[in-house]
Amino acid sequence: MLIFVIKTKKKMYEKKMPLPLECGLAMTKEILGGKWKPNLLLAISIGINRPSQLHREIPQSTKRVLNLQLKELEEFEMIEKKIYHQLPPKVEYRLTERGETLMPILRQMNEWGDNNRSFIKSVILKRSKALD
Amino acid sequence: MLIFVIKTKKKMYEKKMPLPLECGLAMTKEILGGKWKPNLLLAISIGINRPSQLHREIPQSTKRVLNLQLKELEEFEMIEKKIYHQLPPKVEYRLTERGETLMPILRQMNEWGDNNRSFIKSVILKRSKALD
DNA sequence: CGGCATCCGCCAAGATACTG
DNA sequence: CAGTATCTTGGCGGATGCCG
Repeated sequence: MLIFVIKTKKKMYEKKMPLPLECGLAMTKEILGGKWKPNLLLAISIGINRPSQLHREIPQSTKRVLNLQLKELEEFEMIEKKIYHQLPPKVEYRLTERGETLMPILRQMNEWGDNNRSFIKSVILKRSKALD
Repeated sequence: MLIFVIKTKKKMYEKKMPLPLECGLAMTKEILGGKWKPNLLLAISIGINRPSQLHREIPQSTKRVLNLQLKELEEFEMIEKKIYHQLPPKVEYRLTERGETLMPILRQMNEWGDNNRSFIKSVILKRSKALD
């Protein structure tokens, strides 16, 4: 069995599963799964580390969603949140050491996407035309 | 602006967007976004290449969903489908060259997940307890 | 500025059953 | 064994507004 699905709701012993070979994938997807998490991590890594800045970089999303995803990244200790208690309030995020270990993956994903951008775009285009 | 969102529906010229720096990420997520796509690619790469085999490896999913995702991977030319016209029918998938270029990323994700498995599990556990 | 509460719509994915 | 047709669902993410 290849997969270990992270579902705390399901009892893992209902079906006896052979130890999952590729469990790691599921773990990583748990961290990077959110719609904006990779982007958030990348942005923070290059110093865009305040909520308003991040929202400006990702205006397609909303404060709410970004907050949710930042909170999860924080729970998993990929980022740290520093709160300055002042008026107006000020918050800064930064990558933890653990978060840093994700950067090679993100950079590689980014690079791969760049290298294949034109091809992928063409497929998407072809696809959307097929809808007519 | 960090993000290029792949939305063929929205007119990209409504808001004039500065050219996206990290566009690559969106591309890669377009390919690996499906729930089982990374697993499918990994499985195929190690020779688990027939639909029934794949379904056996990922019993949490269904034939239907696996088929959908395989079809998309095929559209993006990450995998090739070989159909043997016989009875009973037989189908085999294999990675294309382009698909091979994804493997380093998948392996890295897998490795990262393995290295962080215990920590991530503990966070998930803590979280689910917090629901009581 | 940063955060939270509410409401809502969509769509990917699950369940099931059927054909060749 | 492989693939398709329906129907259903849950939850993620989007929209909006208020508060300190």
